[in-house]
Amino acid sequence: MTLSPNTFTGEYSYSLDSKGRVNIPARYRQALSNDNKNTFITTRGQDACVWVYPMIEWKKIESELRKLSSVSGTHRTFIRQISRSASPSTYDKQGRIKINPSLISYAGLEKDVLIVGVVNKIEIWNPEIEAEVYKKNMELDPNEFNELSTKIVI
Amino acid sequence: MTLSPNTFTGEYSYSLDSKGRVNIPARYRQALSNDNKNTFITTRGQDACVWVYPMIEWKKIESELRKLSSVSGTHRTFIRQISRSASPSTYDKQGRIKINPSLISYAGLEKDVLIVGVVNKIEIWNPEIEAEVYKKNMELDPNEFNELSTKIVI
DNA sequence: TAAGATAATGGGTAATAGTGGGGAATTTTC
DNA sequence: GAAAATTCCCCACTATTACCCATTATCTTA
Repeated sequence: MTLSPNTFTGEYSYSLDSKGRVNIPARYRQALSNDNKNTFITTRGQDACVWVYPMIEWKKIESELRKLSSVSGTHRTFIRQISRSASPSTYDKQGRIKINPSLISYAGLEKDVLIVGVVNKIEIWNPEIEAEVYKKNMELDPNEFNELSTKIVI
Repeated sequence: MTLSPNTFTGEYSYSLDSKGRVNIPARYRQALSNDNKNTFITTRGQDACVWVYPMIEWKKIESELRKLSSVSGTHRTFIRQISRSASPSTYDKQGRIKINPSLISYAGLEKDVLIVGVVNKIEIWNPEIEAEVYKKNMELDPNEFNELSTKIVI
C-alpha cells in the first residue's frame, strides 16, 4: 500500500556495498510516479546526509536555478554549490542507486546506512551521525519547535 | 539517465592533455540536444574559470547582447568581456574539446581540472583555485545565501 | 508454520568512457 | 614554394560503469 505519489515516510536500515550502491526501499520505488522514469537525483543534504529527490521534484529546483542570473556573484556561487553535488541515478534491476564517492564522504557513510523518508525526499545517513544530530537538535531548539507549531498542525 | 536537455549537474575530475584538450563528461554530451551539432562555445568565466556553453544556449546570450545595446553600464561590459573571448569547439570522436591557450592561462589550468555542471553551462577550473574561491565565498554571503535557499531548495 | 513470492545483497563480465599519442592534412611563416 | 607548425582524425590501451545472474534474507498467505 502506498500513500500519495512521490511521498516517502518511514525508516529503513540498509547497506552501502563496495561499489557505492544502496537499495531504495521497495515501498519508495512503488511510490515513485511513472514520469520519474525510475530516476532519483542524489545531492548534498543541509545536514550531514545525502538527499535523494524524485527526478521531477528536482526539476522544479533546477528551473528555479535557471531564473537566477550569472551576473550576480552570489547567484553564481549559489547555483554552483547546489548543482555540483547533484547527479541523476536510475535504479538498477535490483532497485539500487549509485552514490558518488564525494557524497559518501560528505555524509560520512559506511557499510550500514539509515534511510529516512522525509515526505518529498529521502535522506541517507550514517546512523551514528544521525543519532548525534538528533540528540543535539532535541537539546537546542525547543523555541523553534514552538514556532513550528503555529505553522503546522499534526 | 539525463535530466532536461542542455542542463548540466554534478562535478568531475578530469585532465587537460598536452594538446590542450579536455574530455566533456559522457553524461553532459548525452544531455546536449541535437541542434547543437556536438558543438560547445568556450569563453572566459566571470570567476577564474572557463565557461562552456552549448552552442544554442550561447546564441541566446548573443541575442541578449543585442537587446542590451542601449542599456548602460555593467551588463554591457559583462557581456562584452565574455563575448570577445568566445570560440566554438566541436568535440572529437573521443568526446574532447579544445581549449584556447589564452583561456587556459586565464583560468590557470594545469593537468588536473575540475569540471562543474552549473545548470545552463559547464565550468572548467583549476581545482586549487576553485577551493580558494569557494572558501572566500563561504565567508562572504551567508545571509543572501540563506535567503536564496529558503526560496528555492525544497 | 510451511511454501511461495518478494526483496536485499554480492559479485562477474561485457560494454562504455577516459587518456595518450601517432600521423595525415591543412595552415602559417619565411 | 618549401619548411615548420598546428590542427584534426584515428587507433590503442586502461579504467570505470552498467548490466546481469546467483544467492540469501524477509515477508506473505494459506
